[in-house]
Amino acid sequence: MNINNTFKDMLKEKGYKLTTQRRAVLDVLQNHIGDHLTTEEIYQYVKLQCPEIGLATVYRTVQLLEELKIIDRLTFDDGCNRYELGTFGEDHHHHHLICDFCGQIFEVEEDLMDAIEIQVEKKYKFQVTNHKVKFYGICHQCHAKKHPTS
Amino acid sequence: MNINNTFKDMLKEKGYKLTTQRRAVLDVLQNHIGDHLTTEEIYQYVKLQCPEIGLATVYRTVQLLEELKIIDRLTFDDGCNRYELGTFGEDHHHHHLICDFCGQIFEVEEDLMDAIEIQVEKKYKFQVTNHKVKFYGICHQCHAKKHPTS
DNA sequence: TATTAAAATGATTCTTACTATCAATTGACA
DNA sequence: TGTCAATTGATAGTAAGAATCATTTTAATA
Ligand SMILES: [Mn+2]
Ligand SMILES: [Mn+2]
Ligand SMILES: [Zn+2]
Ligand SMILES: [Zn+2]
Repeated sequence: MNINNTFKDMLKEKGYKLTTQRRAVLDVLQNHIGDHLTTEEIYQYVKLQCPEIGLATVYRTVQLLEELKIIDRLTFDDGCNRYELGTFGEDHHHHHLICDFCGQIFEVEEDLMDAIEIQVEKKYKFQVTNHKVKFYGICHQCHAKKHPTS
Repeated sequence: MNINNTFKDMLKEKGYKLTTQRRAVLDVLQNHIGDHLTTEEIYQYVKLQCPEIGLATVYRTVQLLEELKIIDRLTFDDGCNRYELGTFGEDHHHHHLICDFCGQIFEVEEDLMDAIEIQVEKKYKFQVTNHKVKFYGICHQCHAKKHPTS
């Protein structure tokens, strides 16, 4: 399944149109896999290829891409939304580790939530379709700095 | 372990003072267990008992209580922070179910994250001290409305 | 290809959750 | 009770993001 081939179809299905601005924003996200970009950061990158684009359009496009489940919205409690390319069709989400000391963000490749979701669905009769999971703690580097000899 | 008895001690340990405003804000949170109050909502409630309090003080107090791990900060992506009384000492967190259709929030009493955290700690050498977990999906009521006969 | 209606854009203003500032007040300790 | 640092309330300021609207562009049709 390729995002680029179906992007126009996904838009058409909802009555939306494919514009150069929308392509340019999606391109930025595709060229920054592993990053967690703010809307302002996306705006700065997209202006390099599409200098006439307005910030409002980036805000609108990023909301559209989230609605289409092409990208995921994240928040690391710094007051602004961040975005990353979603897994697009796979029911596999990755999680984030947030170091309380250095603020670095690490990716957890594994999902590992299936068993929990089954328990939740059974007990609470709630059909889970998505989840957002953040782990807070101490990263390897920071732990080494605090305990140099261990 | 009682919050009220140790609140003053927890403050003193960090050089903070116990004020009537701080007590009043904590009282509001204690009297609204199960709710997820915004700072503005806390302000409205606390004014009933403490009419002279300023909004800025509520913002400051709520940050202080979070720093002391007495309350937890939540966000349901509506643009403002929400707070609830923490479990205070117990290593037991509850999660939240968010219905995509009616917007209702449900509480998951069980933590269920221990096994996952052990896997994460082992593979990523990241010492997990906290987590925030949200499940999105369809609640029981909304599912019944969409499938009346099943 | 030209026509056309609806959707999208960019510039701008507006909203609002939250922060910073500061003079006045209060709490903890001696 | 007196001292002084911490705290408060009023107010102004900040910034992410939403709303507005005249102009432009897209995609379907002829
Ligand atoms: Mn990520
Ligand atoms: Mn809760
Ligand atoms: Zn670290
Ligand atoms: Zn519902």
